[in-house]
Amino acid sequence: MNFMRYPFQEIESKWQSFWQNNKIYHTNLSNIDKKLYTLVMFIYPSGAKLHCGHWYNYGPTDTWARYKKLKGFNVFEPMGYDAFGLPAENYAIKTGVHPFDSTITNINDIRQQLKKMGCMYDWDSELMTCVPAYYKWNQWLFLQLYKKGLAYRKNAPVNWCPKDQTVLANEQVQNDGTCERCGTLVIQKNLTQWFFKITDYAEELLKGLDEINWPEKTKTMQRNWIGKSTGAEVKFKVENSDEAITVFTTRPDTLFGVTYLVIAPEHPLVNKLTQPKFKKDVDKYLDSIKSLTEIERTSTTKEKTGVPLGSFAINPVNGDKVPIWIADYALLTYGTGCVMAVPAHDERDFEFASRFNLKIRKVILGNNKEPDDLLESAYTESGKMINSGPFNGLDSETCIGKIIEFLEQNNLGRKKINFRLRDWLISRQRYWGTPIPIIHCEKCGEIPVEEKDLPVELPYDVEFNPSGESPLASNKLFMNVKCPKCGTAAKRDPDTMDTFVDSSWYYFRYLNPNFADGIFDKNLADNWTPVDMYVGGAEHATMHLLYARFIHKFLRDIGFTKSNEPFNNLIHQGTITNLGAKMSKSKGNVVNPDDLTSKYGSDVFRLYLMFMGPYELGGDWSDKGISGTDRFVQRTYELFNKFSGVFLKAPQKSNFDILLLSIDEKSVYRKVNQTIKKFDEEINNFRFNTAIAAMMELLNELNKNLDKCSNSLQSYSLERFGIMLAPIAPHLAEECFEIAGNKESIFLGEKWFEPDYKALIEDNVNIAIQINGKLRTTIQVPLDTEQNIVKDIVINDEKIVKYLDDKQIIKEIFVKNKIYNIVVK
RNA sequence: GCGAGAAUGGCGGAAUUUGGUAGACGCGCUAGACUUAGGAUCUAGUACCUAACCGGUGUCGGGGUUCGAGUCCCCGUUCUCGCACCA
Repeated sequence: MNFMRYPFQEIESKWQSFWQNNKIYHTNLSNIDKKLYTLVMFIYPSGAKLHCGHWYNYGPTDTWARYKKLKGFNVFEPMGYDAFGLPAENYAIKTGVHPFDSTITNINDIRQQLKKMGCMYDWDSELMTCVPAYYKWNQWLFLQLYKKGLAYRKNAPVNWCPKDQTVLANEQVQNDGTCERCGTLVIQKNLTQWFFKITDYAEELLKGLDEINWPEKTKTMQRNWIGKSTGAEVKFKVENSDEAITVFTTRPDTLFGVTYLVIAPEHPLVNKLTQPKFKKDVDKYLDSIKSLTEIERTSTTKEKTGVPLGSFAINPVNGDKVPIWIADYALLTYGTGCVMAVPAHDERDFEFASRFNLKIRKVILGNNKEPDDLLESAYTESGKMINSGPFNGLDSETCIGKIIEFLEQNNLGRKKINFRLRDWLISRQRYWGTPIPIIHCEKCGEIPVEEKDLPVELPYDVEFNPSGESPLASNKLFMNVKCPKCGTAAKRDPDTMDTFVDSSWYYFRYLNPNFADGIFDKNLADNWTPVDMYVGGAEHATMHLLYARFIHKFLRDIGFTKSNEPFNNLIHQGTITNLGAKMSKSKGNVVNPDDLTSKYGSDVFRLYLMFMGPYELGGDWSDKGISGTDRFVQRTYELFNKFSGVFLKAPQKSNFDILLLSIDEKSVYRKVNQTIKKFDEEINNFRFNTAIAAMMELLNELNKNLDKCSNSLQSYSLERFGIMLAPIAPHLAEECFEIAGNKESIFLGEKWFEPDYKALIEDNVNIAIQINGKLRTTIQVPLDTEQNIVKDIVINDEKIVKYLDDKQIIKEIFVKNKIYNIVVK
């Protein structure tokens, strides 16, 4: 054993306290020159503490932030706690420990763990959402939305989790109809709930996606979620009735092909339009629907069901009398809840009509088709109009506009854009969240709390019995207030806000979490937002990332920020699974990072997470390769010890003339500069695995040849190696630099090296020699050797000669410095 | 069902931007050195077939374009992710 092992425990805590004591990472926010706001999604402080997924999110992102800092950017990288939420409350129900107490305990533990990671978080900017100083501004935000009519209450069927005893947003219900948090089957319930009117921003949320540098996949998901579709609303009169049915369609060109109408079973018109003779069957059908779960009902594989109501509607364009049905494939929550069915040109309608023997009428003809051809499936493309009165013979595409025009002129319908996006349901019947600042007065109705009376503080003493009502409802001290308007006895709103409200604007608050004069410091926000780089899980694609964009635009509209979008660049780290499943306590497959950091240290663990593979990919956990990055650290430490004090021995040189170097020196010099170029490109694009591979290659070269170099080249090489090491293994790099003779922290200012481009090019290159495209040998020649010289060497090469004997050369392909291919016959 | 992406040694993964020596880097494995010892360290080797050389084969399978294909095109298989009656 030549050197002692790298004593990571001692060295990591040494540099961590050095950084902390010297406030190395405090960002001067008044300096906006080359400002760079790097943000990771803040942490939910659960009892499970930091796990590998957090490390995978935070470690590599911190590497990127440090790299940018060394390149001269004024980097702001904060960390905080998304501290409200259900799990803390569920924990309280189970154990009796108050959510506030458990959350604060968890935060204190997590803060210690975070500090041990050695990230450059600006701890002066730390925030948590569960304190009045923060959630007061959720309430303020609510009031601003309320003023503009963007926060409102309505009775609506909502997703209800019977286990968590609260409502869920659509996004929080998984594909199989279960609760995202606990996996319980979600039911539908009619409740009066608070909503934020995100739909007012649908169009802008869609358009804004074109301005931001986000993963295409995430943008597509948001586009689909917003779900814009253009079409028309058409009014169908009901025969022998004053009622009318309005449908939404994206295909007004098929209007002449309507053979029946479908309305959603829950639609209020159902009762009115059901003819007495049909009532029994309709009731039976409605019953059968109720017993189905949401998944069963909306499953695409299930056969469509439905019954007729006995009423008929009149097609406004041709006067056709068509039957009205109810069917489970019509959704109350989209469009008008009513569908005009065109079986000939819609797959769902075709399937339904075939099953119930309803009429099918063709109105669009595809190329090379005859009107009498048998229709085997719905024809959904465009084509020539038939059976469509005045529109016959025209192209269906152009008829969309013409028919809308016709409808509008005759007051039968209008152009209409529909969005799939629904308003954001923000109230939760739970305790551990931001109280909704509304007072309900019997006389005056719904009265907002005045801004000067904020915050409405969350009381500490409550009963945590899951009753379906917010625990706040049973706290008389909290609930009973005087109406701000008339002064009589009134009650507070007992619900709390969805925690996604907290995370919709936290990136503003980080800039000054103690700011008392407003939701955030507007001057700082103007200088520092939007966030330049945001890193977090892809699971937030249609929730947090959409809500934050909405709130950002709203804040802009009320004059609080100038930008249109909160996050200019977005990267999703991949998911680390274990044994094929996402790590979770309930599955018992959580890998505890402490076991690894206590064995190898933070730097080794961080390096390993980055080295495992592409950052966006994640992967299944295995610690098999961690000894590789451990060895890298050990050998680096050994190398610097071998050359301790080298910075003091030799004068600093910025470049060398490569022609004056020895062969070994040249090799070292070239590799150092090639690595700088490669490393820079890779880290900049979050390709940590290949960046580290390049560093390993450089280390191998230095171990081989550095002792054969001059003192000044040794100094040159180790200085550059150490600077590149700093973002990927910060503690180690600081220590190594100190060993080499550096006096102060690496991270004090700009410190990056440009490669010496003259040194990047090799003197000699290997050229692949191919016969008929097959590799036969390689030869080494000086750079830029011309074809005739290469040919001279090749045709005399013993490995090649035998392939050329008795053969005729038909063609030669020569690519300088790459290949020489001879085609023979 | 629809849409997007992917498939490379025993393993994680490079190379795909621009078609030009496939397997960088690391793990693991094999042999050797040092050692009281080695689960430490160092050196060498490591895609597969062939005893070895020569040679041949090889980037999911099948076809194609090209002097040349992991890379481009077509067909298929498998996997991952997203959407899932949105009229």
